[in-house]
Amino acid sequence: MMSAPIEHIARSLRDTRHAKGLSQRELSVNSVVPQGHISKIENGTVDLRVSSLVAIARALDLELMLVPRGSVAAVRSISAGAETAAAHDGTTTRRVRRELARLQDAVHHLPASLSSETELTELSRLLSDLRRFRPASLDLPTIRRVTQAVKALMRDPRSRDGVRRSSLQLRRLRDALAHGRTAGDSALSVRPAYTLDDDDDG
Amino acid sequence: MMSAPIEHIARSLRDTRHAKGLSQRELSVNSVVPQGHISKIENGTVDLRVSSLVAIARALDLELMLVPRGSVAAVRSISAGAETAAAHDGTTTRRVRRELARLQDAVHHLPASLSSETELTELSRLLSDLRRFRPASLDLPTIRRVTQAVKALMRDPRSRDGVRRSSLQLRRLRDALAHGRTAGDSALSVRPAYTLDDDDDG
DNA sequence: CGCTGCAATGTAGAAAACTATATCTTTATG
DNA sequence: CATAAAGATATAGTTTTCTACATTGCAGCG
Repeated sequence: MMSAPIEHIARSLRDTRHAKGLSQRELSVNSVVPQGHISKIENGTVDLRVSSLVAIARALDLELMLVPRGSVAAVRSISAGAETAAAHDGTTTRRVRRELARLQDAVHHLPASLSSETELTELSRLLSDLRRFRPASLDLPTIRRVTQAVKALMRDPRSRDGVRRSSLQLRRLRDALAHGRTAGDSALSVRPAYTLDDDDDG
Repeated sequence: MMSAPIEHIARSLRDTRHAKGLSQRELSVNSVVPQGHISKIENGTVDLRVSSLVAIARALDLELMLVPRGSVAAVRSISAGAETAAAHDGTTTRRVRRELARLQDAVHHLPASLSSETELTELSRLLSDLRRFRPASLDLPTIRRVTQAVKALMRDPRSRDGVRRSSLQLRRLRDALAHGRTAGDSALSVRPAYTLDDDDDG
């Protein structure tokens, strides 16, 4: 079939997935819809069933609604506000968001015994702090290192050091940004010399 | 599957169909979805495809939208206002609305040569007038007679008399209601004094 | 260069929607 | 009582989704 409205829906799904920094595979596990199928859906090559649509939408914090034609303009303006700054999506922006989401996810899925560590709760706060900056101003590799460290921690509880070390880098990044040295989106990665007001480490 | 959200959608469809006074068969021709299937959909016994949903929604002047969870409350309140008084639906109310819709449809589908008749344009105005009263206060058979007359006119241009006669009855009904003599089951709700342009009858 | 993650695509098979058509029941109207 | 309209259901056949899996192309990074 491939009627226009379906393609519009498909685009909505892909856009908000990007905005949330999710890969098709991650969305796949959250929605219980296979990745291959998500791909076909987003490309508008299938006339999906409502249950599939609802499943994916729910995983994206979206709700499927039927609104009277006369109200769609109003609804659109409302939703536009809530959807925040998902619109302009440079590749790097998207990637940073993805990594942040993944990191948060990793932290969140740690066993209770580990996640109660003060370092990890602090890491959580660090993460929410970082979300307040423009993604493009964040250094992707730094974030990635933390993610790796956390995942390593999941496999081996002894590897707490790695988490501590990488988290420190992340905190320095935050502090730099918080002090106004945003350095735009590129200068910072080019110039790894952060002025750090180093407080005592653990 | 029959997940809860689908049943909710199904209910939405049935409700607005009733609000518009359409039968499943009528909706079927407007949406190009067979009646039997519409029945299943409304009863939530199928996991319909998006194209079907969109087709039916369009025929009901609805639009399918994905709205962020945080906004659904706001959206609901907006839509509620637009959907007007479709909520409480007594059987008779529904039936009257149906017949009014059908009559209006019949009038609207007359060939141009006929519909330009002054009587018919007047009938159109009469109809929009009648919509301002509570459906339950309208006399169904009276409306039906007009519908029959109009349909007869479509088949045989000579049967204008029938339309004139039945329309007269309808106008009397309107006048009675406008003057506060509520023929139906209850008084006009909170209806501001309704000024009717009392032209001479034929 | 090799490796990894993301996305697009293909295949085969099971399940289900969808269509056309035809009842069947209920309800209301003549 | 007969007729008609509305809606729920059924059958049979066609088409499609959907799943699981594999594969491929493509980008970025060590």
